[in-house]
Order: sequence, then structure tokens, then C-alpha cells
Amino acid sequence: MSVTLEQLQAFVAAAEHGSFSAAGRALRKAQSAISTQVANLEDDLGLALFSRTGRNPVLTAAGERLLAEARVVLDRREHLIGVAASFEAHVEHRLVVAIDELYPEQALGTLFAAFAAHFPHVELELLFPMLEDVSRLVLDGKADIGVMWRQEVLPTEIAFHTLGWVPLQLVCGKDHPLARGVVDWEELKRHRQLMVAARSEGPEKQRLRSAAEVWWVESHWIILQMVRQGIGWALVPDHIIRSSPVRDDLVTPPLQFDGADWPVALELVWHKQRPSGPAARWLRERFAALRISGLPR
Amino acid sequence: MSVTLEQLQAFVAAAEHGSFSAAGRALRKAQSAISTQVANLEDDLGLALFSRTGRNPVLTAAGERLLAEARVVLDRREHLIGVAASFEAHVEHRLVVAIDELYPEQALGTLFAAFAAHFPHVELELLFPMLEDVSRLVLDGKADIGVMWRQEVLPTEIAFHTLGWVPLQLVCGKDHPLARGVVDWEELKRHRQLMVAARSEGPEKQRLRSAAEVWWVESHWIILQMVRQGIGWALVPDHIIRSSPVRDDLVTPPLQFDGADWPVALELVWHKQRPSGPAARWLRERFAALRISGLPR
DNA sequence: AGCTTCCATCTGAAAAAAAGATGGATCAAT
DNA sequence: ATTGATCCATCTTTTTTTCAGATGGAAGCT
Repeated sequence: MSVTLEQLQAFVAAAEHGSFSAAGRALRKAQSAISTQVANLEDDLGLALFSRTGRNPVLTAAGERLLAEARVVLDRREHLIGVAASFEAHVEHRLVVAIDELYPEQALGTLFAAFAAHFPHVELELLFPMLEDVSRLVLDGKADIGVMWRQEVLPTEIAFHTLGWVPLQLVCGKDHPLARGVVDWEELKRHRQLMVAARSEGPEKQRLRSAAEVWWVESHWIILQMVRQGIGWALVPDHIIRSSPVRDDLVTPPLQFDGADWPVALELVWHKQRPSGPAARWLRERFAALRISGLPR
Repeated sequence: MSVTLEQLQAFVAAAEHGSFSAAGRALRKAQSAISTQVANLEDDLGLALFSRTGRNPVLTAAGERLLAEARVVLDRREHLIGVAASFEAHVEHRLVVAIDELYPEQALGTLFAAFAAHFPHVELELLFPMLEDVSRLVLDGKADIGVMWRQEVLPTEIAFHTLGWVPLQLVCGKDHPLARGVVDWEELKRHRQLMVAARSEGPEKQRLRSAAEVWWVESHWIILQMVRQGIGWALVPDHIIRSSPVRDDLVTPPLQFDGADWPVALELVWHKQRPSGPAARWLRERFAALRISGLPR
């Protein structure tokens, strides 16, 4: 087979070290070996990779371009070996993470960048489920790890770890009657409340219910759109209000009574019975470590 | 070097043909060669690629995954050889195409997909210049090919080919005085006209000028936003009006006089002096062939 | 049971790669 | 200008790798 890995390796080393001799030293091979490999490669490709006027070889334009290609080939070979090694180490090949929209996403970018650096061979799938329950996804094996707002008592098969508490804020539209001043409990009850559509039934769902009339909506973001229209009021995490495109049309009136910010727990969940691989364990640890910095409170 | 191209080639062929013997026949090698190569590869990777119970080898889970990786390595090698070949054939390594926003983009996707298939080794850069003139970019060598609305007489260094004619339509906001009925010339002149900011000066610029008061705006899309606000009227290609996000707030009143749609020429331009490579020629031909199907009229 | 086709393994032959030696060229320092 | 170090290309020899052919055991089909 022409254009072999040895040729490419010699070529890349020569380009990197600036001379065939240095490349030979780096690869622990004789200078003549590098010289012939590069010459053969040039012969196979039908062009000159180096200009040999002068003491040291200098990359030609073609050499410059093909150097990048050669690196890719060699890197993909390394990658293949890495994938094989992670197979041996029983690292997961694929990891599905379901994250509730309640989780502030700012930290996710750096977290998953670090994950990619540690586990380059793991395929990662991120779910931001709307109508489906995160714990349901974990329970059914459709997700390996979940980050969710604990609305209900969790099934016993689910292991969990509390990441933190997210305070909810009263929010309504600019022209809503509640926007005028300090709000008390009785006044809240008289207006329509917008709540996230519970994906399962249970008592936790009722804890945050205050008003007589309630509409159920599938997402906090959509709730804010509706709140803006004056359709009702809602309890929404502060960071969602702040990053909403309609935030300028929203008002967060102060509340008259105590314990008024209704904190909800944000939980990291996984399945007790399904064995976790190194990647899942790593990700769980890093999620847990993000607790203080990533979340309010 | 362990994990060689020969090993990967044998592996992929064995997986594709379902047996080592068949792979050997396909690669014109002895069955024993394939067998040894695959065995060595498995040894190097430290895992089994095939399950050998039964008559024919069957891919293991690891084999399945690594097959994809092996294909990538081999493909990248092929790609490198292709890049080298196109260097030899003096194919451009890079092609910059500047396209005026006036050109309807629907056809571009399939066109450039076909380009990628024909010239996989050419780096393509697409420009959709706003304030800069396409012909200027081509003249300065910043773009190899341009598609532009001919506003001016083209410099003699520029070669061109007319792709077609785009009819302009009168457009104004819902509440604009012109929206009420059939419009005549004199009435047009009394209201503010919005025109695309000419990037160079010249007589063609004046041909489309009707009103006494004119505002210059850098893009048709922004013009439509301003038209919607009732700031003035404009002449805009139909396909831009149709695909505008504010199209529901726009009105296109009929005109009383003849020749009322002011067609403008859409030109394919390139530099006469700079030699065109095969990729540029191919792309020019395909652009020209798109004339009938891609444009109105 | 018999036949075919599969795979693994062994052996010797062929090919490829590497090392070592040699000579001509370049560059820097003297 | 000369010297010495270092560079590359090339040749020869040695080592390693690859390949083909032969053989035997196992699987599947009739």
C-alpha cells in the first residue's frame, strides 16, 4: 500500500522538527529512514513536499496543505486506538443526559467541554425535555443522568443528590393588577396562576398552587410569554426571568408574607440498578461540584 | 508501527464482505493474510473485533464501533491522496464566492452540495456582502466569482454573464398613504423612497430613483423593516418580500403606468485576467444553468 | 454421511523498512 | 578562505514484516 502511516509519520515529524535528522532522532530512527520515507511519499503523491534548496528542508505550499491532512490521518488513528482503549476500560460509549429547563445553562458549556476533554470517545446526547419527566426518562433507561426539579417524591429505583435550591419569584405583566404594589396572599388567590404542566400526578404539585384558577403550561419560557400578555401570574426561577426575551415587559412585585420565595429543589438523579461507567460517575461528580458556583443560594 | 493501514483495510474488508476469505478475494490477497492482519489488529487493540463462533465471523459490539473509526482513518487517507491529486491538476484549493442578497437562496443549497461532491478538496468561502460591492470584491481579488445585481456599468476587467432578470415590486406599509389603491407616478414622487445604499456612484443608481426624497439603506431586508414602520416606500424583489418575516404587515399596491416592474439584471461576474481553475469554471456553468429554474421570469 | 467452505496456523519466499556508511552541500565560526 | 559541524541523498546490508501456499479442524448444507 502506498501512502502509508510510516510515511505520514516521517513527513509530519520532519515538518515539525525542521529537518530529517531531527525527525529521525525524535522517532528513534536513522536519518536515512526518514529521508527515504519522505522521498517515497513524495513519489507516491507525485509532488514535492519539501523544497531542498539550502541546508534544511522547507515545506512547499502543497506540503503545507498536506501536512494538515497527514495530521488528521494520524490523529484519527490515535482516536481509534483511544476508542478501543475505552472499550477495554468499560467506559460507556454513549451517555444520555436529561436536563430540566430550570437548570441555569451558563455552566453547561464549560462542563461539557471538560467532559469532552476527559472522555473524547464518549458520544454525548443532551435532552432538554419539555413534556416528559426527567425522572421518567432515567427510570425507563432513556437517559443515564438527569437534572431535574423535584416536583414529586422520587421512585425508589432512582438515586438522587440535591444540587441546590432555586428560589421562585412572583412575576406578572406590566399591566397586571398585581403589578401595582406589595402583594398579599388573598390577592394572589383572586387571579389566574400559570404553572408548569405536571408531567406526573402527586402532592408536590399542589404545594405551589395558590390561586383558585390555574392554567397549566408546558414550559417556564412559554409561561413568561403568557404572563407578559397579562393572562395571569406565575412563580418562576429568577434566572429564567432574567434571560427571557420578554423580561422588559415583566414585573416582579414584592410579597407581603414570609417564606415567600418558595424554593424548589434541583436534583441530580440516576438509576440505582443500572451500573454507572466512569464517564457517568465523572459527570455526576462535576455536576455536584458545580452546586455552589452555578446556582443561586 | 502497530495498528497499520493494512490491518484496518483487512478489517473493513472482512466486515464488509462477511468473511475473511471473501475479503481476501476482494483485496486480491490470500485468506491467510487477512486472517493474520485481523488477528494482529485485535491483538494490538486488546479486544475481539469478530466473534468466531460459527462458520463466518460476526462483528462484536466493539467491532461495530471500531469499524466506523477504521473507515474514517482509511477515508482520510483517501482524502489526502485526493488533495494531492488536485494539487497536481492545479485545482484551486480555495474558492471565494460573493453573492448579492438579491439572489434567491433556495437553489444555493443543492448547488453547493453538488459542488462539494465534485470538488471535495476545495475550500469554499461564501460571502453575502452588505455594504461592499460584489464587483469590487471580484476586482480586488477578494472573491473569485460573484453574483450581483448590476447597478452600474461594470469595469472592463470584469467578465460577466446575465443570469436573469428580477422584477421589482412596489411595497409599502399597511398604513402608508400609497396602500390605499392604484398608484401613479406623481403620487410616488411625493413620498419618501427607500433605496439600497449604492456602494459605488454612477448613472444606474439614478434609474430606479423616483421620489424627490430618498433614504439609503444597506439591505433590502432592513428596507422592508423600515417600510413596515411606514417610513416610506421601496422597490424590492418579490422573493425577498415573500420571505420577509414582516411580510404580513406589507402591501404591494398595483401601479397605474406601464413597465412598472423595473426589472434589474442579475449578473454572474468574474475577473478576466485572473485564470480560473476547474472548480471556478464548473461553478460558473452550474450557476448559468440555474437561470431558468431558480429565478422568476 | 459427504461435500464445500470457512478459519487458524505453520513455513518458506518475497517485500519492505531500517540501519550504517559514504559523499557532496550548506552554513557558521574562525 | 578555511575548517568543522551538520545537513541530505544514496548505496548496501541486515532485520522485520508481509504474503502465499499448504494443512487441519470446524461449521453448515444437502
